[in-house]
Amino acid sequence: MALEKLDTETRREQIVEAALGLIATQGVRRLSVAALARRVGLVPSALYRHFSSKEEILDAALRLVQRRGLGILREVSASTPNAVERLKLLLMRVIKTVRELQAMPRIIFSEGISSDHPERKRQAYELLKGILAAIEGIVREGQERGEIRTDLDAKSLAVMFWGMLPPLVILWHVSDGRFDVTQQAERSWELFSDGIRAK
Amino acid sequence: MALEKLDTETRREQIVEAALGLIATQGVRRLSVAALARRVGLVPSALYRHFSSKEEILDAALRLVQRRGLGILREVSASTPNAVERLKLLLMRVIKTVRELQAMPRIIFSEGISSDHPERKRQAYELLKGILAAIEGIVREGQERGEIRTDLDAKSLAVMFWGMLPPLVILWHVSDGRFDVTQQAERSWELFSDGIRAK
Amino acid sequence: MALEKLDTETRREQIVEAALGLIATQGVRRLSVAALARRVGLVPSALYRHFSSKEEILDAALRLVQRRGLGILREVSASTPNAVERLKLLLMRVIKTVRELQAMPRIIFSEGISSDHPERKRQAYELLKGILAAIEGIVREGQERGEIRTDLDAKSLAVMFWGMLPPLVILWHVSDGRFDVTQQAERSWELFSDGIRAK
Amino acid sequence: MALEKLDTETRREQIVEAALGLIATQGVRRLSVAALARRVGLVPSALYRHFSSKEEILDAALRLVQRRGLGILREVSASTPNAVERLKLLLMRVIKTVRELQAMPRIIFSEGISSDHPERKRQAYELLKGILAAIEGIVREGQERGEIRTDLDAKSLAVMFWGMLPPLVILWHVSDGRFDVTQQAERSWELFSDGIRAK
DNA sequence: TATGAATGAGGCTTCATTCAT
DNA sequence: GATGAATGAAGCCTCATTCAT
Repeated sequence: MALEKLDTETRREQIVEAALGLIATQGVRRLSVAALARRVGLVPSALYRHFSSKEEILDAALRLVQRRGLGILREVSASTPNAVERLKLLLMRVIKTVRELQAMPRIIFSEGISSDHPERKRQAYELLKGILAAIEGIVREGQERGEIRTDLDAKSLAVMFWGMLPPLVILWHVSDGRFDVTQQAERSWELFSDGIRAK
Repeated sequence: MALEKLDTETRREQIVEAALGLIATQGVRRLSVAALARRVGLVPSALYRHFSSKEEILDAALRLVQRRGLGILREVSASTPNAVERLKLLLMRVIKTVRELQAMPRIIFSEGISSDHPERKRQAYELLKGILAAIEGIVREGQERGEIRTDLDAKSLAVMFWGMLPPLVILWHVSDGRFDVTQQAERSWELFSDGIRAK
Repeated sequence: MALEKLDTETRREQIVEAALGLIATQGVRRLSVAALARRVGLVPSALYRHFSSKEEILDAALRLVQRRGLGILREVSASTPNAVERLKLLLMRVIKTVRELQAMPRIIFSEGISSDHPERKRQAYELLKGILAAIEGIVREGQERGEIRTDLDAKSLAVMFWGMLPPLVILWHVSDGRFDVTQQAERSWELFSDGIRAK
Repeated sequence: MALEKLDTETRREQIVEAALGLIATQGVRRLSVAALARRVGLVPSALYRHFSSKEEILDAALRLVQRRGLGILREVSASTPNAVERLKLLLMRVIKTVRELQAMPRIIFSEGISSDHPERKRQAYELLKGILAAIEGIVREGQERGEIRTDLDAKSLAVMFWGMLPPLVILWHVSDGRFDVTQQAERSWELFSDGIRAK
């Protein structure tokens, strides 16, 4: 059919992208090699030229999510000196990416991924720890600069900040987009920032 | 083996119970008709006398989770007049049940559930709305009794309160229990209650 | 199609029998689950009710060959007191079973069997050793009864006797039956028996 | 990688050589076009410039084995005038080459060779007949020179002589080299030569 | 001459479900 | 009400082969 031959690097990207798309919209369970191939416009066996197994595709997908997440973090980190503002920026930026982020909880909660392969579960845990550490860094900086209360543990604050995200993603997911995530994010942020700002 | 012939009502309960158990411990993916039957001490085909499909079993399971969740809410509601204390109680009670509740995020994020059958997704959304409404009720009561700030929207506060749970469940799930959920819950609660308490 | 439902024991026998048939006529490589199923009149997946994998089927087939081989040995052992005659009987009896015996070298030389699974190779070796031991027993008896030269090692004689078989099987196999196995067997036997008979 | 472009004749030899090597060490089943290409330092599709199919490669390999076998025969024929000694030489020479010869039984018994293509089976039969004829020649010469009994059919003796080989190869193969082939060969030879030598 | 992407047939296996007993 | 055999769809993967470059 679409006999266009693309080089492996391009195909790998296409495939991983397609995988994330499928996971986000249909769930990991629907991520069959056949569906994936169809989406890329190839025949199933053709995927095996570019990845040695479905496993490997999932690995790559998880790594991509990881890279993108850390990319956002870095990008935001470089934006403004004010730590509190940076956190808000981060929150809003993430909200805007919910669609893609949906893949993450699905990968994490998906069985046949986390239960079958503790490897991947650990990988997800590492990713999460990395994210929390980055947030903690911002918080700590804010504390040093006198913008954030110092009587609160930076680590716990990081968890709390990150903790604003999952419920938003869930609500968005479960309501099929009917829930106004941005508004709720702003309200949550108000309460949170009020609570942590140094008086 | 278990030649005992039980009436359908009893069997249905057994089966749904077993389904929830399997989901909580192994994940939705592992919920095969075979595994389910084994757990109940029957043969796969026997389940079809009591349910017409696996789908129907999942439906029933979701409804049971629903009933139980609301049960907890009602129970807590009756415990103490102080709304803030009631919320804390609710939080801690839920934390203690994480193991059991794990079934919930798994069901919600599980594919073959949400995407295949919008029906079930809507059902999950209804459940969530019910929970949020109940929490909102407590919040509103607290506001009326002067225990909770009235300058904050009760609905948003409810979402925020509920929002403390998902991250805890995720951390617990992803860290394989290594993460100290209770401690983090207490810290989150401190910040949250500080923020909402009327001054 | 052939909706006849047979019990597992019957089916297992049918399947193993079919497997041996396929191996003998087409070779191990042609022993696909599909071909096997077709031959038994079932659908491929149906085989998995009776065996948990193709491996298991091959194991069972090998064991059957083993049982039959030892069966022949026992049967012959009980036939006549004269050891030399018993050997001749054994030889002729085996010749008559070449068709079935073809399965054996094929299983032994088949890769994907012997190389992939040293387990099965060892099993084949054990079988062979068992056969050689049984023949050795007959030889030794013949020596005690003064029918067979005692200046020759019983073990080596056993190997030599058994050694008459493989070439016959090969010739029969490779010539597609055009080679007169029985005649050659008789000539080989003449030379062999002449050589071992006590003078 | 191996960008070296060699002419077809050289490549054909390399490829056939590699095929025989793979068959001897891994078996016919492992003779995938991919493995073959890897061994030659090429890419699978490149093989198709030199052979039109895997079949053709196998054909060529079989022919090579044939040439080599007959080579050994010729070589031995030229060694000593005494026919009986020549046979012993032949036997021992072959034993020493078992490792290499393993390719032969594997090819002969391999499915996807004999059953798929009667062509190849016949080819193997021809090869065998050639070998038997050569041996028969030696035997006949020995009879003429008075070294070998003349009351035995030369053809049958040839088959018997050749018949010493398969069991040795089988035992060697199946025992993974643990069986002392040379010793058994010597014992078989003793019996055989004793039996045929003119008195 | 050699490469590397793509294909299509075929191979093993799992699983929800049906049906006769 | 329960069993156990059978089905069919679907899933992952391997491999010989073709074709454009």
